[in-house]
This record gives sequence, structure tokens and C-alpha cells, in this order.
Amino acid sequence: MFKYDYPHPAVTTDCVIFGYDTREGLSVLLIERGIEPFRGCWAFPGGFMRIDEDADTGALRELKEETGFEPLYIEQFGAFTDVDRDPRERVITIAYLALVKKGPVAGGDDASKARWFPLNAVPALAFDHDRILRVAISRLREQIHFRPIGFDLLPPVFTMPQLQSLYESILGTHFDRRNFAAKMLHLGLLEADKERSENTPRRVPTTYRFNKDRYEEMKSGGFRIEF
Amino acid sequence: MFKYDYPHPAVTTDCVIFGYDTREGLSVLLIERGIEPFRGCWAFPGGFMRIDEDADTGALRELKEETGFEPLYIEQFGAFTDVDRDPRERVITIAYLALVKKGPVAGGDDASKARWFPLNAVPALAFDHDRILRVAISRLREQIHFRPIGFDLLPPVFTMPQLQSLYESILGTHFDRRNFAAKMLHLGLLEADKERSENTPRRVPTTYRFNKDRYEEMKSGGFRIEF
DNA sequence: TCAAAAGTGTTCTCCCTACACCCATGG
DNA sequence: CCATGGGTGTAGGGAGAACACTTTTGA
Repeated sequence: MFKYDYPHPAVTTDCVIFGYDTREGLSVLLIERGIEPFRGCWAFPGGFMRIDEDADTGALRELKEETGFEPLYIEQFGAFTDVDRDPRERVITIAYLALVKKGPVAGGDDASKARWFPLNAVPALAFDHDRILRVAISRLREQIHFRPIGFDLLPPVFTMPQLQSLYESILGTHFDRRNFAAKMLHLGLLEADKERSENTPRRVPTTYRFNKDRYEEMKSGGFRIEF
Repeated sequence: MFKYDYPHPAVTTDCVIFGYDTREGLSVLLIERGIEPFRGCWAFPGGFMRIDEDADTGALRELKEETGFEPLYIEQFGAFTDVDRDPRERVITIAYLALVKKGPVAGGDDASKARWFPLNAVPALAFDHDRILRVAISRLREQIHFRPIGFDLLPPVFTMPQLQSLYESILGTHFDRRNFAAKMLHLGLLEADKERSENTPRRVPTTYRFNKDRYEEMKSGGFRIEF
């Protein structure tokens, strides 16, 4: 039993985890809640922050425990503090945006209850997670202009059409093939890969890899991708 | 006395309040702490979030109580959660960035202990407020590319040199007069003001006001100011 | 009349945009 | 051989960057 002179809210972390594949586009990882409140509803993985860990650590811990994924990118993007957002007690949540390489959910006790949902097929969510998701998506769309975080969502070797459809999926727009390729190549972050990808239906596209060294150089000195 | 099965952190809000005038450039409003811990140190206005208010409300309340200012712009920009950031107990803070029209600190019990500090003369701060300030500044610099929040820091009628030196002060750079003016006028957010400003040392600059209607139009449809 | 600050226009370059044709592959 | 998708180049326009001289005003 822990006692305080003034009431204290509980603090949780929640992770909005995005993954991508060509079939489904941008997807988000949700967990079906096994307990009340909102039992049976889908929600972001997350949980109570421990008193001896900071929120970043807590978010990472919950992410790994509940999904088994190692995020390639993770960023705090907001605290959600509505008074009635949790029926049990006053709970505020610190929300994180994470990018992972999409795959079957591997680890965790709740693994069987986790599932990827394409962004256009997300069910109603528990708590205020609908709002959190909307904020996360708009943050992701902003961030993609400043960091090449899109690359984290692709396999190490990828084709230009793949990269384009990833960006289109995230930004919800369509680009001209030629202009998109020119712009990307112009950035100098891509290097052509010798090998050619297999399993393509028609003509074999050339493959690229992401040049991390070049990116590190560019980070110091500002960086902006216009779309 | 409030009891919980698990330990709960305390939650505060802190406001990084920016103001601007031509003499001192961009300044931040600090309050000298009258109580331990960090008694006598300078810190951002803020305080404990009440259990029956959300963080936005709490931040606004504290801002008004402690400084008497009405923010022209306010935005949550991060939760700071280091385990040892407060020696008393586990305290996390939700940090806000606010812009106000700079003036003498008017209201509040602690008014006499509040002071504006130009950004290049900020003293060592209490808690982790140094870090919070650094994050706030970089956020402000980002935001100024997307919203004309700079205008909130100027008087309703202002001159082009004033506007330019505000932007230079925030971004820490220098712009070519002609290019800056052209860019600003091109945005269509400024309208020339009939009256001329007084009290200028040399030639009288033309004055402008900010066209809010035009800004509202531009918000829906995206908006980017390049520098 | 001089010093200090404000006003103004042009050129060059780069990047974004729009757009059409050819090529490789599998069926 | 044809359908599908991948690859490529060019012309035009707009915006940013660099840059110098003239005007106003108070001292």
C-alpha cells in the first residue's frame, strides 16, 4: 500500500507500432484486451510505468514483453491526460510511436492476441486510443519529412517501386514514378545493389540499399525531404 | 491521505514561456523558487496537476496563476520522466511551450520573483529544466516553419525589420533583407498598414499587420515556410 | 552633408512538376 | 506477342540566393 498526501494519477506508456508490407500497406499492431475495462477491445500494447524506470524504458519494456519486437525507431509523441480516459482511476498515458519490421508477432505472453491491422481496417479501440492513433499517424507523416525513417520499414534491400508505395501508404498520396525516383536518388541516401530481386511478376526492378553513413552526415546540417 | 496498491508518480506541468522584444530578443520567463528543493534557483512556472483536471488545463492554470499572462499560443511538447529528476519523490512533468506578449509580469503571488531572461543569459536552472529548455527551443524552431506563430510575439502592427529580427532571434541566423521581405510578402499573410510607426531613429519603416483570415485559409491545405 | 537604416529589382540556378516513350519479362 | 510494370529525360515555371544602389531622416 502506497500513501500520498495528495492524489496521484497512475501513469502508463502506450506504443503505437507501425509496420509495413507491400500487400497490406501501413499497418498498426494491436492487442486484444483480456481484462476489463474494454475486455475484448483492441488497444495499443502498453502498461503501467514502473516507479524505478523512466517512460522510455517502460515503453520499450512493454513493447518487447507484449510483442517481442525490437523497434527500429521509437519516439515519444505526446501525453494524453483526459480526466475520464480510464474508468478505473485517473490514468495518464505517455504515448510512443515505434517502427518495426513487420512480421508475425513472436514473443510475449499475449502474443496470440496481437494482430496487425491495415490502417484502413482498424477496429474501434479501447480508451482514447482512437485519438492517440490519429495523432500518431499525423506525427508519422510529419516525421517522414525530416528523417528517412521510412527505410526502417523496408527490408535491407528494396526496389524503388517498393519505396514509393511505402511513402504513398504513409502519406496517403500518389506520386509520379519518375519524379519520386529522381528525388530519392538525388538525396544520395540510396546506393544501387548489385543483386537483383527475385519473384517479381514482370520486369525485374533494380534494387537499392540505404546508405546509413551518408544519412549520418546529412543529419548534422539539417535535412528536409519535400513532397 | 491517498492510498494505492502500486506506487504512483506525482505529475506536474511546466511552461516554457517565450516572449520577444527588439531590445533583448527572444526571452524566457523564469520564476525564482521560494521553497526547497532548488530554493533560490530559477525554474519554469508550473506545478502539480490536479486530479480533476487534464494537463492542458493545469498548465494554463499554473501559467495564469504564477505569471498573469494569457498565452497566445500553447502546445504540449514532451513528458520528462527521469527517475531522479526531483529529489522529493518520483515526479514526471508534462512540458508546455507558450508564447506571450512580453511585458512586465503582472499577476500572481510569485509575481515579484518572476523575470524575463534573454536566451543567451539564462542562469542554471532547477531540476532538469536546462534540458527541457533545450528541447523547447528546438521545438519552437521547428514549429516556426509550419505556423506563423512568430506573429504572436509581435505587436499587432509591426515593421518588416522587426519581423525579420524576430525570426533571426528565434532561428539564430541572419537573413538577407530583400529576400526575407520578398518571402514574407509572398506568403500573403501581411497587409500594409496605413499608419506609419513613430519613434524610429532614422528612416520610417512601413508597417504591416498580420492577416488572420488569410492564415486560416492557408492552414487547411498545408503550409510551409522555408528558410 | 553625413551616417544609419529602409526600400527596391534582377539574374542565376536549382528543384519541382508535368508528361510519353521504350524495355524487359512472364504468360 | 501482348500485357504489365519498370526504366528513363526534357522542357517550363517558380522560388530561393546572391547582390548594389538609392532614399529618407536625424544629428
